Amino acid sequence: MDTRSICLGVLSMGDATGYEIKKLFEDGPFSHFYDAGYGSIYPALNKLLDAGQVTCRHQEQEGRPAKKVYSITAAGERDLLDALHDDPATDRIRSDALVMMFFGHKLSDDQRARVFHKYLGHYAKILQGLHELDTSCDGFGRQFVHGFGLAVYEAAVGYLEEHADEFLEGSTDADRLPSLAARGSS
Amino acid sequence: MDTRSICLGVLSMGDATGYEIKKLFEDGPFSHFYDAGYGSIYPALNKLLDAGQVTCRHQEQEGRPAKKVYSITAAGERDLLDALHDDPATDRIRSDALVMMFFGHKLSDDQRARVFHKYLGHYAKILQGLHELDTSCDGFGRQFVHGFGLAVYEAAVGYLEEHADEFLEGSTDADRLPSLAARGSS
DNA sequence: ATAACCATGTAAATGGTTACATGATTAG
DNA sequence: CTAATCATGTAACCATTTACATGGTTAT
Repeated sequence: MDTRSICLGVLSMGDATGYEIKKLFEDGPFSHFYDAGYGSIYPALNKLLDAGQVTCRHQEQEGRPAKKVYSITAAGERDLLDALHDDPATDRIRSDALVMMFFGHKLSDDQRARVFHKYLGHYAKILQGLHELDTSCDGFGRQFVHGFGLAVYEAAVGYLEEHADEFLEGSTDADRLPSLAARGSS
Repeated sequence: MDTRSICLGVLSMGDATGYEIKKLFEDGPFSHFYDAGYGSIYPALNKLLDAGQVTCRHQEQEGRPAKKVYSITAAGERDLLDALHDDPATDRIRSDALVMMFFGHKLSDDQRARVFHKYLGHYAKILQGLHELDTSCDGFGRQFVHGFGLAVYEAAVGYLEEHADEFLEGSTDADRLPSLAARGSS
C-alpha cells in the first residue's frame, strides 16, 4: 500500500484536491497512522490520472489559486479493493525522539527538555485533533480506527505528562526522596 | 537520524554484530519505536567502518558461521552525541493495517478477520517482549522509554481486544442488542 | 523431513524527502 | 508588516525494501 492507494481511499470518500488530502493526513482522521508530503501526493495523483483511476477537473477561484479536483473512477474503485485485500505490511514506526530519549543520559539538559516538549506537544496536538473529529455519522471502520487512535494517544500523552519530571530531572529514584517515600512503608 | 546513528547508539551500549542489532530492533528494547532490516544494517555498519566510527573484529565459531563484532570508537561516540543533539524529526508512522480497517466496510469478512488478527497478534507479541525486558538496572532514559512503550502498547492491545467483536461483526450498534442494553437504564 | 536459527552481504528497484519555484490573500 | 493559508508541481538526492546468494546446525 503506497501513497497512490491511500489517495484512492481518500477519494472513495469524496472528491478532493491534493492540498485537501494533505490536510487529512495532518489534522484529519488519518493523522495518527499515516503521513505524506506534497512531494508524494502530487506525483501519486498524476500517476493515478495516467492510469485512469481518477479524473480531474480544473476549478478556477476568485482571489485564490486554481484547484484541481480529483474524482475516483470505476477502475479506481476496483484497484482500491484489490489493494485493500493485499496482505498488510507490519506497521512502520520510526521515532527519532524516542531514540534520543532512550539515550537521555547522553543529552544536555537543554536538548533533553527540547526533545521532550516537542514530543509531548506533537502527541497532544494529534490527540486534540482526534477529539475534535465527529465520527458519529461514520461507518464502523472509521469509528473503530478513531477509537483506537484516541485510546493509544491518550495513553501516550498521559504517560508523558505523568512521567515528565522523572525524565527531565534525569532520575528514576523518586523513592529515595524522603518526602515521597512515605507510601513505601506500611 | 538514520540507521547509521542508531547502530552507533546500540554499539555505545556494548559490542555487537549486525545480526544481534537486528534482534534488538525485533524483540529488544527498540522493538516498539524502530525497525530496520539487514539490507539497512549491514551497509550502515560498513559505512561506519569506512568512516572510522567503529572497528570490527572477526570471530570464528564452531558449528556456526563466523561473526563480525563491531565496537564503537571515540570518533563514533562524538558523532553519536552530535546526532543526538539534532532536531528530532516527527515520528514516522505508517500503518497499512489501520488503513485497511479504516475502510473495513469495503473488506470481505475473511480479509477483515485476517487483518485484525494479524494486527492484534503483532501488537501482543511486541507487548509481551516489552514485559519480558528487565530494565531495573538501566538508566532513566531506557526505563522511561520502556515505560512509554508498555503504556502505549497496553492501551493498543486493550482496545483491540475490547472492540474485536464490534469490528469483526461490522457493527457499532451494540446498544441495540437487548441483552447488553440493560446498563444504559438506571 | 522441515522449519527455524545462525550469519553475512549485494544490486536493483522502489519510494520518499527536501529544496526549489511561484504568487495572491488574509489574519494578527 | 509578517506569518500563515491557499495551491501546485519538479528534480535531485537519499534511504529502504526486496530479491538474490550461501550454507551448516538444531529443534520439532
